[in-house]
Amino acid sequence: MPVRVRYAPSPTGEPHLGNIRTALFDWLLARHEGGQFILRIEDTDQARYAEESVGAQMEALHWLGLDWDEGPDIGGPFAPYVQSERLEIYREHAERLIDNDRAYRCYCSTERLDRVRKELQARKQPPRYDRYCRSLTPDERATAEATGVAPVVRFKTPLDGETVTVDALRGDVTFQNDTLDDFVILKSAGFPTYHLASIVDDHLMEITHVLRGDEWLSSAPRHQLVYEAFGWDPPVFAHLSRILGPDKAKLSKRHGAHSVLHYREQGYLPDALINFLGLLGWSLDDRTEIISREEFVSHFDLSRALTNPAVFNAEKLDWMNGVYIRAMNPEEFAEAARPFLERAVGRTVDMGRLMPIMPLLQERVKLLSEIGDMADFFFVEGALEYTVESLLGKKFAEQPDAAAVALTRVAERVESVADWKHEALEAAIRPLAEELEMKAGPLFGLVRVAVTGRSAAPPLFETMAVLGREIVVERLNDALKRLPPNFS
RNA sequence: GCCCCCGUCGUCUAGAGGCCUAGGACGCCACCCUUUCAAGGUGGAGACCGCGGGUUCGAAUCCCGCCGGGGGCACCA
Repeated sequence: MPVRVRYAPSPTGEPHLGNIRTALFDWLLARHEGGQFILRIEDTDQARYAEESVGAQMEALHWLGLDWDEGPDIGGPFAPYVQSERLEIYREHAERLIDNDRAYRCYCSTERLDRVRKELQARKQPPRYDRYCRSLTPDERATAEATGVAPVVRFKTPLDGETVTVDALRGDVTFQNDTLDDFVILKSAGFPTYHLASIVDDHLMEITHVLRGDEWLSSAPRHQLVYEAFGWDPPVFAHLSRILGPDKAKLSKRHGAHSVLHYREQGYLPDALINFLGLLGWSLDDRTEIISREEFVSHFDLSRALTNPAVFNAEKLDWMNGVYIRAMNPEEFAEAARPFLERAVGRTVDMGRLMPIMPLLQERVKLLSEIGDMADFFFVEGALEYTVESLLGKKFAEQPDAAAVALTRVAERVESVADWKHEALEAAIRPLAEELEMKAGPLFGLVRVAVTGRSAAPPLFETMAVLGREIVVERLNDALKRLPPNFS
């Protein structure tokens, strides 16, 4: 039997790291086993449905290269893959459970339900349904029907005994049935709850492995019971650990629970994010940190997944992204970087202008979004923005005259360099330091600010070589003009 | 209140009785390289394996108890 794994997001919000990590594990398992990866939309909550969410989910998967074999957009042998289009199926199955005396209609109002729960809580009892409608007499049922209230369908949970669920990572987990209540499987509006829809779909779609967050572990016995009631074999369940924020609380917007599309905007590379997420709660061995998608696929093994929660380590993700950036070839990097640079300088930049500066930036950025700040001076027209203080730095702070002399002499040499290459520029300027009786560092620092507007930048002469003689001279002269007037 | 899960450096993790004086990675600190910033190299600090009992010649690894953290107890998934 082929392995079939599904990623079944509910379109209520953004595809954040936790969801996508589950999707990644789903995908890895399917690809490793040579099975199918299925995308299914669980939109059975009419109240929380968010229109743009389905598209965001698919875009996130696309961006990360997690391709699916069956899904709402491409169809498949078990279509439809959107639960709101399968209501009749759930209704029939709920009906079947009622006929088999494994479920019943419940007419209780939400007010009564709330009251019951509150009373139980006041008595320090677990808040749950009191099974009032489970034992309605035919007369009482007829009366309830006559009122016209739309009933829900509840599952008849065994009153005693225990239910053993099997978790692929934890082994048997046993629950006492008397801690479970009669949960709703079909809402009054005709929509199923997760407890019915996911079970019915997973069975009908021949899903073999269900990976989900461990917040589902406490619901596992319910699902086990539903499978048993239908006479079906349950799939393999694996409850994955949570991804936590730095404060060990649930990952929130404050520390990275953004949509993964947000990571794209920040300039993270899909391969880097895959690498990072794949190593959150899973490991290959005691030393592998950088691992390709292909290696993941060939080595992925569910049994090496961890059950303990993992804190999201943003610094490590950034480091890893830098590793991937440096591993790109120059063309790839330029293509990836261009949109970020264009956004920063506010106009289009052609590859011809871009390619020469790419090597200077590639080993200096961790995120593509840093490129704007780091390289905009290559494209800015007119005067740069910087202060005289930063231009003079520590070395020239007390002697602007010396800075003026240095800048003038550098400009002269720059004008006369025959072969406009960084080697020639260095050969022309480095000796100047000795002539001016100073070290090369401070001199270069002065020129660096004059030419780039900042004290930290790519190597000076390579930068000048790319900038071109005209701009370099212009910027040196501009720097000269900013120096305080010479009173001597 | 009840039920379930989890517990190795700050963080991600390796570890399935002796290979562990607990290994790797991020981050941090030095030093090297160096025109700045990065990158790279070398070294370092950092975990009494949550705590307490057992079992065993021997336990991070097995058992029990406790503590701490998290999750669930909806006509949400």
